[in-house]
Amino acid sequence: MSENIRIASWNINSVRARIDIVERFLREEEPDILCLQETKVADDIFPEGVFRQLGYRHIMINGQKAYHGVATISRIPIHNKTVNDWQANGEARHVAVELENGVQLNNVYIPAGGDIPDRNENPKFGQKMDFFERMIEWSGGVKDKTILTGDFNVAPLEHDVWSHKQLMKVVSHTQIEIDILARLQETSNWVDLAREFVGHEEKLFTWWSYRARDWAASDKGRRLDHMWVTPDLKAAAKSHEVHRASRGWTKPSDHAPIIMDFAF
DNA sequence: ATGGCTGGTAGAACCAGA
Repeated sequence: MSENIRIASWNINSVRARIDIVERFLREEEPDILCLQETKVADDIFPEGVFRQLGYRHIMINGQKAYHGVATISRIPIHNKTVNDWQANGEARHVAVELENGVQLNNVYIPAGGDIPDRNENPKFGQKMDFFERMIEWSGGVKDKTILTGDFNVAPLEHDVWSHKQLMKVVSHTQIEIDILARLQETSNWVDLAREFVGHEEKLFTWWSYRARDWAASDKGRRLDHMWVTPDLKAAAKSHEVHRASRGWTKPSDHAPIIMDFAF
């Protein structure tokens, strides 16, 4: 007997400003678990009531005032919340929970890294690299039954960006970031689930800038949001979707949710 | 046309996102 579990991940760019479309997404797509990034709210004023009313009574948050912040919201039981400070500066960028089937679910918001892809000129880029180094150390100890999802802020493949040529020197698609993400992926043979369902030659994006006059028409996106699993879970992933429609809703996030259906 | 916008916080000719 298998257990069907739908897990979604969404950089929401303020959970309070976006509460109406979060609610719409939960009603329409009915994920069992929603991993949010950039909640931008301190834990004591997180809008838990909205989620509880919708049946999502299991809420594990790691937030802070104004910036960053992650939350894992579930309508099935989750346990054993843990938090890693891969930024080593107290910023709220990770929360992990355990499902009742033993699967470990890691929700992460990797730093954007600023504009210049050079740690000497831009300390934020160095912080992003250091964040990856600490994740690689952690990943080396990951055995199996583990999911790693969230906003990775790296679009590694040529067709993860609208123009590989024009973005090669733009933070999120530089070779140094692609290389360090590959090192992370190799440490536990992580499987990039979206690309198990969508061929590498097909464009696939999860983020579109707010500044485009018509984001859908210009379609200058990047695939910054990911869901990776340890190899033992690869066969449990049954279908995948980038929920592009919600990028077009009123007052959208600049990221679209990613949705994965598992049969464990 | 990769910044043209957006949110949070302060009360900005701000900061940050990516």
